[in-house]
Amino acid sequence: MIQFAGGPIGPAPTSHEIAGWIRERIRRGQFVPEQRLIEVDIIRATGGSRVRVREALQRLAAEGLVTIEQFRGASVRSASLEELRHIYRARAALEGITAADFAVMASDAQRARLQEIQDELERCVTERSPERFGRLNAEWHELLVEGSGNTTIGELLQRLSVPIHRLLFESFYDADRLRTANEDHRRILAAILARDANAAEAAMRAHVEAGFRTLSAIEREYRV
Amino acid sequence: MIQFAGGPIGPAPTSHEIAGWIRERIRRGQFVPEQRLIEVDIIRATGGSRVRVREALQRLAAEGLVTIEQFRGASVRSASLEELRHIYRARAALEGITAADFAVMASDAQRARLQEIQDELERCVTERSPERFGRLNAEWHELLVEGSGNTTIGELLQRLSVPIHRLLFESFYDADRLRTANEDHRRILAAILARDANAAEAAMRAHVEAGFRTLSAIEREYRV
DNA sequence: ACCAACGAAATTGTTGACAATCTTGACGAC
DNA sequence: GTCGTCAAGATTGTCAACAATTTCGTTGGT
Repeated sequence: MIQFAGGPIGPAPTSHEIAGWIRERIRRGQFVPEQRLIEVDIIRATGGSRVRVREALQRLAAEGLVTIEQFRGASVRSASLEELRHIYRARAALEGITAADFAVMASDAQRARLQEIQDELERCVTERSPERFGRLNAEWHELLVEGSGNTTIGELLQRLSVPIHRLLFESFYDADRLRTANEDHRRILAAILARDANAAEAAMRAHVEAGFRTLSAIEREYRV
Repeated sequence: MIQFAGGPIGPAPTSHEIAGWIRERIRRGQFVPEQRLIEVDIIRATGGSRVRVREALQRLAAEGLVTIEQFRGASVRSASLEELRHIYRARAALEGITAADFAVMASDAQRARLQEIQDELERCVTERSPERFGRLNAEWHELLVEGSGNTTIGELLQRLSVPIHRLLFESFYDADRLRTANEDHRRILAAILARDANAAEAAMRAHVEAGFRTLSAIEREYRV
């Protein structure tokens, strides 16, 4: 019954659900950086009580997604290019070690599934469907975390993904980026199937760092 | 004026301050895992209003430090050995990359300061002062983050450090552990001063992983 | 046309009272 | 003695009203 898809959520949502609703809107760019999050609006949109909404905003503040100022309430935090760099550096470290752990620990079913998604991703490149590529790409990375078995790293990566989600999606509209990303994926997958943890980690790091370079190009474009 | 040292904090503390107060007590083991955090007690101890205390608990729940159950309120979350392993894996990745970045980016003053702390750490080993070693060790790792210039990773590491802080401190009472930890530090420092990022990262990873092995030994002892 | 002072509206922060639920201890049946 | 039942107390959840502050439009002067 919980639907964070954008529409209102069921009656009497918990603060957790409201936080999810807001988080999803920030991800999608429906709430843009610096935008103020008015309590009453969120109450009307979600059907939650004021206390719940305030709790939800506190949670998001703890996640670093919004800032709360005295008597000015919550607003979506904007990430500087410098902060994007920091996020990507952290992601490179965490996704790298995740790939290494997957190569060693994942089950055969998970390896097979990774290959499956990879095949679909290849199709997306030739068929030019960036939205589908974006969804599958997210699934690919999530499967990697699942196979590595480390839920703590999973939470950290999820948190780090929110501020960059929209820009990432944006970047998939560039056909070149899609192709190079897919080449990276192939290299990572090959290392994983060969159970070569070191190679998998190195390839994943290179992949994340390449992602940052295209992203910073897009971001620069936006700012001007 | 803000004093998280354990005593009550100034009048009308913000939810942020209250969260810090609770976090510090969890770090020190004054609030043990599974212990319930009664709102009234925290109100009395901190002087904060009920709303603030509830907000603080929400923040800590978002950080994963406490769990909140309907009509049962907040209690300190206990970390399983499995979760400790996950935390240390994440720390290995993040501290590793931090050491590498420090080797490349840190200022000369920061390098010199790192050497200074290292010298003091050496003295602690011969003089058998584990408390002082614990404090200096924390400072050493914080300086590393500072020199790497990545505040995002700094926040993640700080968050990851809370559940293990007490056990870590415990481990420094073992003279052997102190000696091996210091040998690790020397190796890391040498790589950093030589500006060898790869060597620094590898040495740091080995250091963190060695830390987990001694920690898991202590933890096993406790459980039995 | 521009600007500052002012005030109403909007928004957030705070408080207290009350409702819902859990916890504890006493009591009695077996 | 052990177990279940019940009630009183403790604790958390919710709500509505009010206070404090910011925001924004208006007015008057130059």
